[in-house]
Amino acid sequence: MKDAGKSGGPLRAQPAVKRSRIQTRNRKRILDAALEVFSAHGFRGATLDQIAAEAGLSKPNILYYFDGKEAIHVTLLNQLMETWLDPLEQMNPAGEPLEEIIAYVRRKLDMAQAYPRESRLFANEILQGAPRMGPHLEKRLKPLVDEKAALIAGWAAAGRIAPVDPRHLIFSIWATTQHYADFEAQVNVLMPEGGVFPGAATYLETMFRRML
Amino acid sequence: MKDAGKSGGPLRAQPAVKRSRIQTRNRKRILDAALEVFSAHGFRGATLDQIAAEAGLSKPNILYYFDGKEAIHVTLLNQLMETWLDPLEQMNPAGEPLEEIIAYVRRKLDMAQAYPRESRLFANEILQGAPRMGPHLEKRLKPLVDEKAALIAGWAAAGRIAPVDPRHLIFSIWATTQHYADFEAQVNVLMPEGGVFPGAATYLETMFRRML
DNA sequence: TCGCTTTTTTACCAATTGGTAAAGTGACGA
DNA sequence: TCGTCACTTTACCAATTGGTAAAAAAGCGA
Repeated sequence: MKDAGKSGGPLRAQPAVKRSRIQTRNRKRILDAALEVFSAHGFRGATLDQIAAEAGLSKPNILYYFDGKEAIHVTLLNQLMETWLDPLEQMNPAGEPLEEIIAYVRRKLDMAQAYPRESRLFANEILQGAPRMGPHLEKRLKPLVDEKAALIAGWAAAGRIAPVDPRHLIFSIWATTQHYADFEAQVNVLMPEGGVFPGAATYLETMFRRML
Repeated sequence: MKDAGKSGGPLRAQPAVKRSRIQTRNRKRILDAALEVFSAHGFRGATLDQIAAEAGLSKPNILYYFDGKEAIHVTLLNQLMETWLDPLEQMNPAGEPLEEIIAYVRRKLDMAQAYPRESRLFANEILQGAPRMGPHLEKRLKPLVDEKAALIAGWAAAGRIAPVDPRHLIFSIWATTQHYADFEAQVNVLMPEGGVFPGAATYLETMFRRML
């Protein structure tokens, strides 16, 4: 549909426009507030008033910095995609296969712990059919997954890890690690009080080690 | 807060009121339409107009059958909880441990395939902090999980399966199976066209067998 | 300090949305 | 045939929500 991007490529993270100190600060405030609200209520569930209150700015002031609710959401998603891809990108073809995969699991779990809001923002978007991220998934995520899946398949073919379907392996890593962020409300009910992440780290490392 | 339940216990699935044929039919239509809409857009993202259109009824007519938007949502969630718990309840203490767990994975994956909307409805609710399900989780889910966690812990202590934290094991089963329903939009982008479920079934069975 | 630009506020909208009142329609037993 | 009760529609609201116009207030370089 409408791409609305003027020029400079549809996937640019930040346009090359110079921003004043105030703009930098307020855009950051808005994006942080929006992350809080969108991740907790989803796109339609979030209101500009909530974001404005959270950011400590008036609603029209927010619309002075962003073209609209959707623009804020898209900006967040674009920024997030890079952060999200990073742990997988770091998987090193020259490394020891099993350790590379375990380290990836570890990084993913650390991200779920450090950035639960980002994880939930992402989950909300995908859950609802990725209406604002479809192209992004195709252009950024898919090539990376294809690359790393081939890498893992190579490792398996060489007998350096047990045979696995690399894509399902990746899915299971995503699912198990992000679960602790996305389903936090449920986890908190079911796990005796206290940090679940140490236990999760031990469990997941054991699980993937035994499997591979 | 307000329970709004008159009598008969707060967790009754269907009140003992007799319903006419028309009521039975239209309530079913509404709930099915609501499942479609809520699972795709979340609670706030869904509108009564959408549900009405999907159900082929007028908005006021829908409000003749249900007390409001929230009542429809709560009804769905309550019904769903039973269906959702069922596969875990079937885990048999007298069975062969490994096979019982694998069979549970299998049932869970089958449910993700057969009822993706239900899975997404549930995921939406938990993602947003389970605002309408907290008590339900405490009263229905937690006792069951406690029971089955103890069962699995017993199996592990007896050396009949490899040692594992039973709760994290359960989380990983939920996460990996539901992933195929909840993140369907992403999975579809990343997996070569065609049914992913057969491959998922093979992968997950291998994974949990190797681990235990 | 002046004058210009950037930022913020105030006062509004129009559309959407959950919900209601009340009139209308239809089925069915007496 | 009529009355009654279950169901459905029509016509509305009041509140919320994304967004705008324009005036007011800061900043800020010269």
